[in-house]
Amino acid sequence: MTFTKRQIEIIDASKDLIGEKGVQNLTIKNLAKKMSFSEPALYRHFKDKTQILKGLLLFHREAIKNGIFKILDSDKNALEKIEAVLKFKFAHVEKNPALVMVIFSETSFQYCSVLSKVVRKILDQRKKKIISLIESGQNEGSIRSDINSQQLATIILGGIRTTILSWRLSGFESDLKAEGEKLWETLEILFKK
Amino acid sequence: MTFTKRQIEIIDASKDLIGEKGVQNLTIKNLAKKMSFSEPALYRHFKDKTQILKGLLLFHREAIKNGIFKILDSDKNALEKIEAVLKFKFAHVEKNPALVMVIFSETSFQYCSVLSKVVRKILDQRKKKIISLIESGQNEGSIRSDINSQQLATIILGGIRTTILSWRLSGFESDLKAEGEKLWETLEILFKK
DNA sequence: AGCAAGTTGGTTAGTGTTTACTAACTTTTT
DNA sequence: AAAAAGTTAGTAAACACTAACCAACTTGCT
Repeated sequence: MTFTKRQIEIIDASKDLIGEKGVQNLTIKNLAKKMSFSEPALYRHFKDKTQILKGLLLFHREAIKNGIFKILDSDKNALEKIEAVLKFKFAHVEKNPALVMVIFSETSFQYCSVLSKVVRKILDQRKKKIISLIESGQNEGSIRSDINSQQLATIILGGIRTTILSWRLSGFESDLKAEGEKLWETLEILFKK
Repeated sequence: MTFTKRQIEIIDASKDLIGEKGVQNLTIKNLAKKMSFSEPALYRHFKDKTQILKGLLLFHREAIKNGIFKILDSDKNALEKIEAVLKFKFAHVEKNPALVMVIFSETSFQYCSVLSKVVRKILDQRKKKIISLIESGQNEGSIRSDINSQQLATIILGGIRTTILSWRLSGFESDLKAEGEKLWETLEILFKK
C-alpha cells in the first residue's frame, strides 16, 4: 500500500488532531481546517473517513516494522533484541502520542470491521514477533524455559501497555522513557535463567 | 452515592447496550428503546448522558469493591489473596463484558473531565491495593523482595489487561477463565521467592 | 375522611448542532 | 484536451437535549 504526498500530509494532520484531543477530535471539518482547504477536497484523496484512519494505521505500521526489522537483523542475542524492541517502541510512542490514542481506541472501532481487523492484525503480528524472540532466547539459554513463550509474551506486552497507559493518564507528563527503563530492568530479572 | 430502582434499571440497560456494540452504541435513543419508554423520560432520572455513564462506573466500582474487601479480610496469605483478587476480577469481567468496554474506552472520555477523573480514580485505587498486597507478601516472605512492589504491580495489572484485551479481540470467544488460570500460574512462578 | 396542592414520572413534538458526505462547477497541471 | 485537485453550497441523518403538557400518587390541612 503506497500513499501520495497529499495523502501522507492528511495522515499526518489526522495524527496531530488525534494527538491533541483524542479520536473524536478527528472530524472532516477539523481535518480540512488543519489542512487549510475545504472539506470536499479531502474526498479527492480518500474515499471516506475510515480510509483515512486505516491509512494512519498502515502508514505507521510500516514505520514500526522497519525499525523492528533492523533490530531483528542485528547480531544481538535474543534478550538484547527484546530490550531493543521494547525501547524502540517506547521511543516511537513518545514521539507519536496520537498512535497510542488510536491503538487504545480499538473499542471505538470494534464495530467498524475494517478498522478492527487492521488493529487486530497489528497486535497479532506484534505478539508473534515477541513470542518467536522469546523462543530463540529459550533455545540459546538466555531466557528461562520453565514458562512457555506465549505466557512470557503476555507479561511483556502487558507491561508495555500498562506503562503507556499510566503515561497517557498522567496527561503525558510522566517520563515514559524512564518508566520504560524500569520496566525492562524488572523484566530482565524475571526472565533471565 | 445511592441510586433509585429506576436508575439502576437504566444503568443496567446501558451496560447491555455497551456490551452489545461498544460505547458508541449507548445513545439516548437506544437507551429509551431498551427501557421501552420515551427519551425525555430518561432525563427525569439523570441530568445528562455523562451522569449515566458515571453512574455505571460508580455502581460497578461498589460491586467490585465489596468483592475485594471480602478477600482482603480473609485469613489467606498475601499470595493467595492476590490469586483470589485476580480470579474474582476475571469472573466479574466475564459476567459483565460491558464494563471492560467502558474501562477500555478511557480514551473516548479523555476530554470529558468528569468521566476521565472517575476512570483514573478507579484504576488508581486498584493499583494501590495490589501494591499493598505485594508489600505484605514481601514482608511475610512469600513474594520475592528483589523487585519493588510498584514494578510487580505493573506486571500483574499488565497481565490482566492484556489477557482481557485478547479475550475482547477474540469477540469474547476465548475462554477467559482458563486464560486467567494460566496467567496466574505464570505470575506465581515469577513472584515466588 | 375528604380534598386541594404539589411532586414524581411519564408523554408528544420539536430544536439546534454536528456529522459525514455529495452535486455541480472551476482551476490547475499534464 | 483531459485528468487531477480544488471550490461553494448544500443534504440527510444522528445526536443530546428541551418545552409544554398530563396523569397518578403523596402529603398536609380542615
